[in-house]
Amino acid sequence: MSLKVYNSLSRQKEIFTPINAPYVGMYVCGPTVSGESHLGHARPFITFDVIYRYLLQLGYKVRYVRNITDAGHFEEEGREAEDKISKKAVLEKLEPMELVQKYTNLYHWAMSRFNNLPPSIEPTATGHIVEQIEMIKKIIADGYAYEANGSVYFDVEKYNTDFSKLGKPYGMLSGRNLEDQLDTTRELDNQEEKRDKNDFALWKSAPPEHIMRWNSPWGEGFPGWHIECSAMSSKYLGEEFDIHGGGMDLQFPHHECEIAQSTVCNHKTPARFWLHNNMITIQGKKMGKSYNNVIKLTELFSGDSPILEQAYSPMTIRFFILQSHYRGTLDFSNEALQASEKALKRLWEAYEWYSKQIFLEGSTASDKTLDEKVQKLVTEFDEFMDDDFSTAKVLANMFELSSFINSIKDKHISVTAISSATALLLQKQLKVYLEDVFGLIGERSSDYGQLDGVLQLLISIRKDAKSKKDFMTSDKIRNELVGLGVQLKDEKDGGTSYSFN
RNA sequence: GGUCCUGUGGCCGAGUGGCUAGGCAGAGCUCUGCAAAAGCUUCCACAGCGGUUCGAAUCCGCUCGGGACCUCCA
Repeated sequence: MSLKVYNSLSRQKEIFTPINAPYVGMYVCGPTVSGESHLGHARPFITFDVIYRYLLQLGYKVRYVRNITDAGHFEEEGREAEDKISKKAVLEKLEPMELVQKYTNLYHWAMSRFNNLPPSIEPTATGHIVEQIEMIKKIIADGYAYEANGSVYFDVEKYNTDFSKLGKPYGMLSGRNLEDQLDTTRELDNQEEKRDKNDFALWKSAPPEHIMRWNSPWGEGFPGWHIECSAMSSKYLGEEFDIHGGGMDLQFPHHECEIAQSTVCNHKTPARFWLHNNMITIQGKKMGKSYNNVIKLTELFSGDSPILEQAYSPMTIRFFILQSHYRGTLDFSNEALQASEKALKRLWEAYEWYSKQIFLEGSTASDKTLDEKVQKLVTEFDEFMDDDFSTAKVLANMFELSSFINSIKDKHISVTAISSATALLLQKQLKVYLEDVFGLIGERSSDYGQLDGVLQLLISIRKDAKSKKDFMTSDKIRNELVGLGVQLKDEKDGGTSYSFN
């Protein structure tokens, strides 16, 4: 059994083999901290967190690098060479770095609520200006970039001509060729600095009002959009590393430019496997700033948005994302999120109950067929994950298993129907997958211990009332707790359990 | 205009040519003082039209619809 992943570069599933097993280098494009993260941003970070966790689970020693873009990009290239971050800073009367800090903190807060593991290294663009300048110098020295009025541009045409001969044309990742680009572009203003429309900026001269600026051999300015990822990935992962991830919308031009820059500097395509997650849509349209249809994560968690019928917890969103395959689009709707919320609750309750059961070793299965079925469902977890991280299929199996678990709980199926070995395997694999690989956690308030005491007291009072057939009192306790978000359930064994809605 | 993806039941979503994922919602039953939850059963499907095949949701073609990238974008 071996892991297969879909490589955007080859457009097919390939067996994943690290360059230097057991070490794996993975780079994922992180956020631009010029604003709040929204639901769309959550997808790559959750997707690649699960990929990271799965690689760790397989025993790889992974260095996971995810950058923070805090140097800003151009608002609209060629027209207004303005830094997004410094522009907003002026509007909000904040220091650029204060703004960057604010949104970085918010981003980290959201990541931890999603229970995403922190990356091994989280480099910032502003912390690597020197490396970026060095890289640009090298590209100029090799003849693939030129200076114009204090800015530096990458010569795409020359790169394409030279590297096409080596089988590495510009556009190899996104599957487009330069001729098509030339034929179909519309006119842009103020392009005179560039020799060719396809050229992209490596270094941009800073206009006087620009706050974020650094000294360089070409004058004061700031780095272009693509160079930071090339500089930081090669610094921390080497000239050639295993996995490069990001959203599909970064494939062109961002990742294409990264490939060009790194290939010139290191004579190697930087990453072997390029993984791209698809977009989250809303009413069929991509969620994105330009469409004005984003739902910020803070809104999602609080329910504070006209689009939202209620708040959705981070785990509901995580589960929602895991229920689809990462390369397909995923459509947001209240209905879909509510379905995920209920589904997760059901799954989690079955899991928690089963994980508390104690199985004696050495017992055999009284129902061989059922035993085999359970075993099959559990062993398929690995097969599905190995098939390009098919989390949705694993979850489907888990739901079948939770029906089985609930049947044992309700005593429709005997505990001894399956062997203790199978039961222990199920118990172990549920934990491994739900908690370690999928990164799901139970959602409990911090003062849970105290609350539990109070609830047990109420349950006990209600039990007394019930035994005296005082249903007025017992129903009052149960109904008012529902109003507070606590659901009491009278179990078959005479006990009473509760869950938070 | 160029490049590419996609169209699955009321909704969300898996689907490697043959054995109809799964979730939510709906219906019935069981359990229950009543609930809630759970279990069992059940309804509802592969955009349309051709073709290949013994057999197609899955492959091919056309038509219609939706979307992405080509500009900052996860």
